[in-house]
Amino acid sequence: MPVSVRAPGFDLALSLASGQFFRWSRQEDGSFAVVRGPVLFRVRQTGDLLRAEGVDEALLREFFALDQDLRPALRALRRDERLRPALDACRGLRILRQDPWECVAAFITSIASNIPRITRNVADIAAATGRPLQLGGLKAYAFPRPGEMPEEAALREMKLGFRAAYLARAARLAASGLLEDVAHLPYDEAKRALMVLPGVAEKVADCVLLFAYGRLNAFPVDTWIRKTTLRLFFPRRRMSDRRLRAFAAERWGGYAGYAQQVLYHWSRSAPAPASPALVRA
DNA sequence: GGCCAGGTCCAAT
DNA sequence: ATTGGACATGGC
Repeated sequence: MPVSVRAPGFDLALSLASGQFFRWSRQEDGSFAVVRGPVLFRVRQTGDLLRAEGVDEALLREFFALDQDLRPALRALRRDERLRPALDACRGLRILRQDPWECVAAFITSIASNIPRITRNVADIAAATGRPLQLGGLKAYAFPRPGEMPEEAALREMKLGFRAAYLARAARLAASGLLEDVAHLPYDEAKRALMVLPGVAEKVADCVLLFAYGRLNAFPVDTWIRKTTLRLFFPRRRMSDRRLRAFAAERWGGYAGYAQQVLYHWSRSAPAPASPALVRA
């Protein structure tokens, strides 16, 4: 049965395409096919209305975090003039709430990779091991649970490269309920708990806390954020990732993660600043 | 063809 | 605590 949910100020396409989530595809009719855990659904946005089939209203609200009021975050972040261009470029962006294990797996896969390749790797793993899902004419595969993951050798055949060993070992550890505990822990402890997993250090742990557990304070520092944040706030200076995270926490507090995501998307979509060579010419 | 990609791990300062 | 190199693969 189709469900309709009001989602004022939400941009579905932007939120899906902003690099936080890899299990979606745009259909010819303009709707989006989404796989979230064991659920394949179709969703489209018309104005403030979200219409979906294959999913109940509760999961739709949960996944798109529709019950989370972002206005306090946006109000606070907009006071930062240097963040405004990025915020303006990302109106309607929401941080999704992914399945924790899939998010861990996707961001282990993301190490020194890129979005098209991550998307392909994750789809390959699902197609090789996951249960088939169907919705009308739509077909997809669920991503395997930790206990169902392929062995390292199989992951290597899927071109996961050196990430294969991390992922296979992380799956074994995650099979024992570690990820359920994380939900109840305060940020620092939750992060330490995640970092027990091979392939999960500061950056991946922050991605998981932000994109799966809704911790809007988590500030993942990747190469793009490093470059963009330094350019905006500390031109001609170098800084460790640790200090960068401390800076973000102090400047943006509990909303640093939202700032991170708009900076990430904005820096990748905006034209790069002219290089010195071009300026000279 | 070398450099870099939503890094992590390990060893050596 | 910080730093350098190895680690697979692919795109430009």
